[in-house]
Amino acid sequence: MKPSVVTIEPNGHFCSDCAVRDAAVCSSLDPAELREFEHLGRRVHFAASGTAFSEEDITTSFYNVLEGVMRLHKLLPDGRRQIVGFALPGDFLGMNISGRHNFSADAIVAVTVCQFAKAAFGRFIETRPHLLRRINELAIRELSHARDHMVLLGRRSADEKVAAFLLGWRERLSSLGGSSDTVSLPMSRQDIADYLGLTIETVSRTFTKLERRGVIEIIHGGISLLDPAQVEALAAA
Amino acid sequence: MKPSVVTIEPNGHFCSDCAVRDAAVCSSLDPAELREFEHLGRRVHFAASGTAFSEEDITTSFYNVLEGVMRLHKLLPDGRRQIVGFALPGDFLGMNISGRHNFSADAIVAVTVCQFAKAAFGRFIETRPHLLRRINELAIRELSHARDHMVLLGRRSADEKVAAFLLGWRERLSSLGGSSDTVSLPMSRQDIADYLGLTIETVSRTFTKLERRGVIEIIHGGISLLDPAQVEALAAA
DNA sequence: CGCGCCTTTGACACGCGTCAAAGAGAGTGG
DNA sequence: CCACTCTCTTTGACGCGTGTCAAAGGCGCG
Repeated sequence: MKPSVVTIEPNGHFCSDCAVRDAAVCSSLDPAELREFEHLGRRVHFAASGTAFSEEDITTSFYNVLEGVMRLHKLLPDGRRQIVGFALPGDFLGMNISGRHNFSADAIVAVTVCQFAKAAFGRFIETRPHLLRRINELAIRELSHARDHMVLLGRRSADEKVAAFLLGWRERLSSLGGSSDTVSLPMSRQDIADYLGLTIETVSRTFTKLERRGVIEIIHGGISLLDPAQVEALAAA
Repeated sequence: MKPSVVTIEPNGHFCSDCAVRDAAVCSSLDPAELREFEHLGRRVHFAASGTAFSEEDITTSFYNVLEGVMRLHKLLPDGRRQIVGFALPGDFLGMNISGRHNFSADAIVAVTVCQFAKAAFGRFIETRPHLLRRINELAIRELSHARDHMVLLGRRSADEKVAAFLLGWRERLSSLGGSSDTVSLPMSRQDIADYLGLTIETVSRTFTKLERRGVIEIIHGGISLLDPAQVEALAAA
């Protein structure tokens, strides 16, 4: 693990300018609350492959992803890794019961987050049930994704996993920017493998197989869906 | 799927008598609130293998499990099944974003639940942020379990899956009743297989293998951990 | 007793993991 | 600008773990 290269901006940022303002946890706040909320968070940058927190760390902050892509993962004692999710702008990290993050989070590309001290955030939320409701919504949505992913991990073949991943990732990207048949994949093959419960070789072979069939095209930094309908058929719902 | 055999008790139950009162979502309510809450829920019984709801159903109720064991699962179009969890007394079901349950729930043994109409429950919670906080806690705990289970499904061998399952199930039972090295398994081998992302044959063979090694003993309706330390070693953390 | 369902056991097959090596870019220094 | 290295990806050969298919228990229930 590389040392986390972190830059903390002095200040001077406003929630009203924030790119994820309407998507993130803060969408539940009214303008007056936003001005107060502004003082709680500070922007923090992580360089690519920097670590925001590790699974055994005590939780001292919450994070709102503003920009970039993060990898959320857990390790077994012998080093086997499972990526439990990718975090994109608008995602909120740090909720837990145990007082520890139960997964590690690091930057796949350069990442900007809005960081909140746990205590101050806790105090703020105390009197804002609508913010709590918003956080609850995000948690429940995550839970639903987690259950979908369990089905993928437990019951799908390698081909289905890869096809479902490509569609799911395209879906997430399109909910951020414009939708497109060109899907950018900022994560490595190893990351994809660890997300899908496969080996890197199987992921690579499956990509190649799909390309040979003319279903996708492997391009630099991603893939292009030449035949989206076929990919959906392969994903088996 | 068998028809859901359901019995609804006329009334006459009180939260103050409730077995899960301190463990469930209602632990956040004070005595006065409990008396009001009492009128919102009604006890419903499901016979073994009865269905409480299916994944495509519109959510009209929330459920608080009072007694018994439920199986929460999702199906792929071709019939492959993944069990995403087992619900025990104290578990709260029905939270979702989409307006639909995204998994099915049915009774493994006779089950009693406390059922709440969605609208009435929503109104009640509106003015009780502490209840919302409690629900949020339960959701976050579920999410943490879901992520642990992803690691199991994606990265563990059959032996490790079975060993981890036995320990995890014992853990859950012991948090309800007294802890013991005798672990009751009310679910079928098929259920265990669908929970662990294995086939019934592999589960059966793994049980037999563990028994031959003297690590467990297969008894009627469960297993006995003869050598818990060995099981923990097999589970690989 | 006999029927039906669940579990166990066995033989075999195959998908995916493992091991190994070659290819392909990106960054660095001469 | 090219050679060199490092890392990531791709490809190939092979083997194993787990799935598949089939049949024989085992147990409850009518």
